[in-house]
Amino acid sequence: MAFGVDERAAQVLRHIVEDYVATAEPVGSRTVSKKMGQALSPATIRNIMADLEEMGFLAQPHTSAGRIPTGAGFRFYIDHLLLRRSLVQGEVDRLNQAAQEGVGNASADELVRQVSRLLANLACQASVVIVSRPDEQRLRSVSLMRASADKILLVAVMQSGYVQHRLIEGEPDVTADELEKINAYLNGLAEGLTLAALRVRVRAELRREKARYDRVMHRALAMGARALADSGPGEVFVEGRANILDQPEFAEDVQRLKRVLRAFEEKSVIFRLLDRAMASQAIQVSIGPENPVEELGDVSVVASGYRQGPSAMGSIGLIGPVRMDYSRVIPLVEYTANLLTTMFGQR
Amino acid sequence: MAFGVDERAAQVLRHIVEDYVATAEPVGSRTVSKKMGQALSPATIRNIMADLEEMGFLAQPHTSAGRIPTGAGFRFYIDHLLLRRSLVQGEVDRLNQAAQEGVGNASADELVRQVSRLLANLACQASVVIVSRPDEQRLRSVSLMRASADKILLVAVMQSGYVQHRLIEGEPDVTADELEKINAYLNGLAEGLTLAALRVRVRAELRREKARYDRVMHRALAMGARALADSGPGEVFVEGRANILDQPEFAEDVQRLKRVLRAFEEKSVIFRLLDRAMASQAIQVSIGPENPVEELGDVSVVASGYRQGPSAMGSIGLIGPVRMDYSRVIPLVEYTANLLTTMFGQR
DNA sequence: TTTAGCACTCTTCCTCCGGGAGTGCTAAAT
DNA sequence: ATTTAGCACTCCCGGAGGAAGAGTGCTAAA
Repeated sequence: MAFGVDERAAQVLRHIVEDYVATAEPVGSRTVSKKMGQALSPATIRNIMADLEEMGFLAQPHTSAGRIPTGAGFRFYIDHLLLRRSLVQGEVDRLNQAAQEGVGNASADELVRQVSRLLANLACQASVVIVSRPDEQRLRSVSLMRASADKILLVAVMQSGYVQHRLIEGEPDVTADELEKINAYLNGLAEGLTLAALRVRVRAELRREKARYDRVMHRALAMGARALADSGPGEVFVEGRANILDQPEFAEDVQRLKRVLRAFEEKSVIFRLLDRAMASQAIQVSIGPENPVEELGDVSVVASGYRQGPSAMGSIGLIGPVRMDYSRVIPLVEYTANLLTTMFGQR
Repeated sequence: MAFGVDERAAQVLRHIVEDYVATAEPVGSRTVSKKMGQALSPATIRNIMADLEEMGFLAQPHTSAGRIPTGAGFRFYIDHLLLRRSLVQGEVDRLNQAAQEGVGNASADELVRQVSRLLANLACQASVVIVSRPDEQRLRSVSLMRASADKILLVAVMQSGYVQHRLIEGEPDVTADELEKINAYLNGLAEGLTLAALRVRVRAELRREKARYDRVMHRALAMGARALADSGPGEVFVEGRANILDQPEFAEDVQRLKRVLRAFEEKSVIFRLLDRAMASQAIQVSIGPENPVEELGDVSVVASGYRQGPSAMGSIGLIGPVRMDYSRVIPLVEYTANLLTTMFGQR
């Protein structure tokens, strides 16, 4: 066992974490002793607890209350002690079903949000999703459409089913006919490329076309280049906020509830966390005090990326109070992310 | 003054409402007497208050606390006593600016949500928006795009700038070329019609085309008819939930906070309320207990429709605890809705 | 009809106190 | 050298009791 935590201490820590997760109350030495089958007396447990506290894994709300795990305590538990609870079949079924429904008749966005909502309810936490900037995704088709007298809308459908819009300003005098031609031309270029690759491609073509003079093509490329220039900052969806309201720790402590709810609004920080999970393609757990900003000090984020084939599509996860049942939540998030990856594989 | 409420009683009610809105505390006779310039003694005020309570406009949390307005009290205040506070220039400026920015470089959706977010912050309430089913909106252009091996995406851009997707299943063997032709044909039909009208038009064409045999056209129409058949249930966006967290009435009463937050999740009920505001094209105020479901018993919704030219586009408003400053909030919502209408008029 | 006066009601905020939970320490037991 | 029993101590929690304050309703006088 790492960090000078011997096996016995680790088991004590495990029981404290699990009891605290279940009850939201500080855990005393007597309780732990019982849970461990009386193999050790409360007094011994107390000694171990004192050690664990010294190492920073436990804290006491006040003298003569039990101990509660600190952020570091949860971290150690997750990294070294977690026994993954296997998912209940019913949960798996419901997730699969939601995904099947979604894949049939919804856009990629809808599919993801539907699954996310269900995940939130199953885990009794809020759920959180990001969709990656589509720069990395492969295109299925593109279309330029007249949006107003002087604006054109570029619609790009990714192979994942994700749909992306970009508004191009100041193109008053392109005719419908020309738009059609441009569409055909762009589609020829685009299919199978990523948006980023298309951007490069379009720029190259643009240079080449400068020589021969073809007004329409030049237009097409210039517009394309413009539309592809910027990529949005990405969005965060939070679903199922209400799921956390019944946690017992909020019954008296309004302040904490407010802090957690405010944390849900920290979209840009949440985005960074999920983005990291997406990049690593492994499940990521950020525990309260580990988070980069103070505002998220009371919440944990458990997230995992999902892909289409080899390319990252986004990240899905849960956000809620630090005291969450990681043994249940981590497999759940993992399964859900894999499910999305499977679903997108079928597209 | 209606309902047997004489002028004096009305003024008393007004002061009670306003004081309660400002302080979140029950209001006593002494306070009212002072506010009214000592014209009436506290004892007299007490008599009037007893009358108002009998009429159902006031309530006492317990004997010997002051009075607080009931739902009916707020209703009477809004209908008969409200002195609209004129907007602060700074607020107007910020709204205008947000709208100008949005109209320039964002889709209709984005524009509306941006304005909504700002509205929420200005009012210190949560804001809420719906976008109407686009059936009633006029089309600018449509495009069919290949979305996957056996699916096609219909993208419709409305004259408002609002973009609508419909997924059509089971069209594996339409070629890119055919799609282009179909696009051209549909666009010819569609421009300037509403989706509903297009639906009718397409069905008519479909009957006519049955006679002469043109495979592509028939395809186009069949697909069009299918895509247009259903119209989604409409969406509700809630922004700025965190704005209400600091209301003093929540400092001790967690239950009430939870109820209000849960109310924010009652999307379908909120939708109905906003839809009503959209239909009536006048500002609508729904006060707590008036609401159709118990879950919204603690919140008020203030909403107003916005249009593009003559056709309803959606509805925007605020949702928050019943105790809100209607004299400020109502003009604010009204202004915002008009602003959106103006913005969409420029499209 | 209004108002001053007054008794009454309730909440709120102290403080005090006992019970209980849990600890840390020490000394004995293994 | 560990483990454990015993014990004193600390701190939270809940209830009791009481004083202060706010506000009311009623009555009788202006």
